[in-house]
Amino acid sequence: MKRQRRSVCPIAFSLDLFGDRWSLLVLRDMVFGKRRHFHEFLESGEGIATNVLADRLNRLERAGVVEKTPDPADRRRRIYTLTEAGLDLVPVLLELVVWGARHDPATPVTEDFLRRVREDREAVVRDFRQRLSARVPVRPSDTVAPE
Amino acid sequence: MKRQRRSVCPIAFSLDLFGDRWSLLVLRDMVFGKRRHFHEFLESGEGIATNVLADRLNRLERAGVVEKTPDPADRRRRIYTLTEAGLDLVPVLLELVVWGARHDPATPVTEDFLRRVREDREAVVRDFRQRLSARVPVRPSDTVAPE
DNA sequence: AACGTATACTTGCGAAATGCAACCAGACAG
DNA sequence: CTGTCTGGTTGCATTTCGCAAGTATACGTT
Repeated sequence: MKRQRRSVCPIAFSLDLFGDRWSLLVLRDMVFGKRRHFHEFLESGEGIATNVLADRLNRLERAGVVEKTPDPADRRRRIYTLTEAGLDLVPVLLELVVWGARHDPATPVTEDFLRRVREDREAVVRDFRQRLSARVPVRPSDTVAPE
Repeated sequence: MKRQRRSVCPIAFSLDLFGDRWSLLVLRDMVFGKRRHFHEFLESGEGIATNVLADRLNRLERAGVVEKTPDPADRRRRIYTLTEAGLDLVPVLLELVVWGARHDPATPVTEDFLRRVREDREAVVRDFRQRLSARVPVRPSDTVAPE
């Protein structure tokens, strides 16, 4: 993936980094799925390839959106976490959820969640940020992603 | 661009449609640049290729995000406008602007605009929607008795 | 009516990105 | 020491992209 700046537009700047079919799904897994390990990202239902995943994680790390640290509990593993810049993507992801849910007739997103976002957007964003910076342990039941 | 549904996730649903480097730039041109013709999209600084542009416009039209109507003033032209589903993307685009502006040290986005978005987000969204739907698209009923 | 130009595409082709399977090295577990 | 887990890399076929050229229809000018 060759990606250099195409223009000074802030949207183009954003898309130059994560404007593809996979980057935001990996970030979604970190935000909503609370995944942190390579193999956990692979397990998301969409089936990303290992080489593409490795590439995206490196790219996001170089861009300062994701941080890679060794796992003290198992030296084979690395822990991928969001930086502050990564946490700033929560609103982007939320709007993608809102649009997708509204226009997908078969969405599993609950009306309740959408109402919360509509009525108290700031609180929802704050909530996700806090839960992530507090390093809440992985709870599979919280996942929005498939399987 | 082969794109079928990868999962039930609303984010994946969104990205299956416009998760690439060009779709959102075209939509940006419609929302912020008020462009409506094929050649206008080509003139945007990023330099999209004609075949890719044609493909994206068709894809967005089939998805019901964009509408293609003949231009009564020049029959070579078509006018591309946003549908309601397209207007629903304004919040997504705004968040991309916010993220891009915050993390691009050389952004041209004014602090004033960012403050408006922060402080009265709903109003900004409403504003763009209105300005766009005010540009009344061609409606057959309107052309019955031309001036 | 004839001619040049504008517009919205399509086509063809080399280059890049993706998807898939296989392979590999370092750690861990028994 | 052996087998397995983890996080990758490598190689290759397929798909998509980027670029240049070509085409069909419509317009504007003379």
